[in-house]
Amino acid sequence: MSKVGIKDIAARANVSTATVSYVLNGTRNVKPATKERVLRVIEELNFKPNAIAQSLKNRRTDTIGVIAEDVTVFNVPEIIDGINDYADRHDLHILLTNLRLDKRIGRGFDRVESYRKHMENAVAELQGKQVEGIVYIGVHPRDLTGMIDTHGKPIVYTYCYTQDDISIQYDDEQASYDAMAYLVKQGHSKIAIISGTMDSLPSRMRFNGFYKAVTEFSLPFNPDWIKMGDWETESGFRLAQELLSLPEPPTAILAMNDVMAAGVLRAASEAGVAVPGELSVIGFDNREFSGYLTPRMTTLELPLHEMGYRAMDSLMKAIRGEEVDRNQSPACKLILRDSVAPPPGD
Amino acid sequence: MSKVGIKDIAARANVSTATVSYVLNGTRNVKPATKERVLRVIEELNFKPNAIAQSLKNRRTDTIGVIAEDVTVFNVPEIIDGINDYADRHDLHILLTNLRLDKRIGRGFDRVESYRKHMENAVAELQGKQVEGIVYIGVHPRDLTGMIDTHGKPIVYTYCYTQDDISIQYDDEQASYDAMAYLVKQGHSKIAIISGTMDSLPSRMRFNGFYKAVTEFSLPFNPDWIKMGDWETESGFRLAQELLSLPEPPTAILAMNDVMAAGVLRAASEAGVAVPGELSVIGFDNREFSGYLTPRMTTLELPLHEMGYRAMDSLMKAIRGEEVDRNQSPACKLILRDSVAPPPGD
DNA sequence: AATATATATCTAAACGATTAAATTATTTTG
DNA sequence: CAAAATAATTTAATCGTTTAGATATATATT
Repeated sequence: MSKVGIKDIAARANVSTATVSYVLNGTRNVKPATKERVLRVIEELNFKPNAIAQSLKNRRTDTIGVIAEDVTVFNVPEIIDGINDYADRHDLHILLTNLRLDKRIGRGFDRVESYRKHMENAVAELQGKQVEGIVYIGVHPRDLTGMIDTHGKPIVYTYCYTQDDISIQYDDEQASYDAMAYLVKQGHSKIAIISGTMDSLPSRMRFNGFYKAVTEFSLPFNPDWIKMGDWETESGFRLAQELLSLPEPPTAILAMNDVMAAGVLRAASEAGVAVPGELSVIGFDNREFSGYLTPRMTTLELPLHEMGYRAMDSLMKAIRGEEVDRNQSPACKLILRDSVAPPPGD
Repeated sequence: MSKVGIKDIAARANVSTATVSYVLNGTRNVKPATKERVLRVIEELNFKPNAIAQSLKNRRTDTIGVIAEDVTVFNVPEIIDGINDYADRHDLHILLTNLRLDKRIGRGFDRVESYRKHMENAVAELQGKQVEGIVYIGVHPRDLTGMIDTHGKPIVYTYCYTQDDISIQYDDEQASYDAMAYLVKQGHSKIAIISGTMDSLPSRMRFNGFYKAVTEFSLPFNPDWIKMGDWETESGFRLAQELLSLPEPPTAILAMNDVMAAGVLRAASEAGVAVPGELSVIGFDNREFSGYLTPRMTTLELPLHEMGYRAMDSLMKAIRGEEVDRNQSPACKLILRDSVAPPPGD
């Protein structure tokens, strides 16, 4: 089953390889009869042009490299789906590199060198494969801007902010502001927040959104209502307990992710505080489980598909040398479910 | 910034391209001094060999194609992670095709033709790109075996059973048998099952495992304890209500996925039936949320990473023409949490 | 020192397509 | 109907590597 090539077609159809190429690409006129004959032979031998050879000659691979820190992180597949959606519509191929960072080097920046090594290696491999550009999906680069040298190959970062490169990240600040505005509209004013770790930029930006709403709506600002969590469900549980046992407890809690919000729900349940009757809760991420919780949880949905899609769009523009909007921030969407109601006695 | 090639290196190092190639690949002896010189120039110009050209000459791309029906389906990323793990260790690249079937053609087989078209198209593209083999991730092929002609290109199916091809799917029957054995060991004998839709092969196999345990452990067989669900949480909720209001209710329920099991938990909670005190529940899939439910749910973890890894291993064997175990079934693992206890009064 | 042997390097032909430029076939035109 | 114009096809170089086989250079052997 030695592969059939353009030469075989040419021979069997009694034409030159050039002619075959012309019928394949329609780059020149070829007599209908000849075309017919060539096409028939192509069909007969089930000929598919060798894209590798084409790429070599055309110096275009129509392939873009995607580097993901870890594809098993909950929001990554949806971003990849967006990337794929774009790729599909534009006849592009995706060469996927999964750094598997979490599995390899643990969390945090204690192994920056290791991260850099893996990253540089991944970029080099993709360069070798002649990808036309790279989409990066992950959180690390935001604190390490300039660390990665792609040697002029266009790259778009997504799911993180960068200063000097093109990046697409949803609007954290606006999102938490929107959540706050919704709570205020429901009549709340005593609103607590449970943040993620403050070394995280999204955490700080979400806090900005919270604070912006506090000032803009002239809400009472009580330091006891500001709690710092660590993204894990236990911290949501524990901090909610603290909030609920305050002399003046809040009537609503905004948690910076659904995982912590789930902890809040459990704390409320154990304390006999009805959600949403006595306490409203809003999460962040619209994780699948948030719809299975009791009550079904109101939360912020991230525009993941759009991020992937836009990342590709920006990348292709950059490749073509067009001007690109460097820091796009598609909006999150508040998903209204059953964990928010007006405050008691409202 | 015109790409630097082996010719540039050769010129600048005063050697022929052949010599450069030899130092690059170590395929022939080259004088240490020359080698040194060439290497320095390579470093200087940051030369990376063009893998496309190499592939053309060597007739090897070291690339395998992965076709996923939908990367956003919960268990797919973990399989991809396994594939990637293998690829990493063996210096292979992954060309990812996401059919996005669910998004495009809806569920079910009402659009078989459309599925086939997409699939054939995907295979053709990958053929063109000269992948050395294909891993398929999805459920569709099992009922359509033989429908896809890869023209001799090795393919391994995963996450589904096939008859005529190499496939890797976890052992559904053994898994539900294991869950049953565990319940029996805890002292249960009145065990109900909530299945998925019965047009699904995994559903039927899980039922086989259940039934095998019933006979092997001589459990009472009560037709009322056999319920057919539709994989969705509402059906778990509703069927659990029916089970709990039976004159002789079961002391344990095995649900064929975590989503339905979550519904069972909710039904128990609403009916004031304590889990695990009065009712034990086991789910299937070890979805992330199953750890956030109250009580944390005992469930079966699927060997997804291993499936991906093994799929690659089998594929590479097939590519090399070695003998391959055609239908591997790695085992699921029972994750013990808090939703199972001995039956009341035991 | 002349020859044989081993080592290092180079020349040039691939790999499978595309595409200018050249050639050949066909049609138009006066 | 021959010349000119146009259309169809072919020739051969090219993309950036690898690699037989040829050649040059160094080392060993007598």
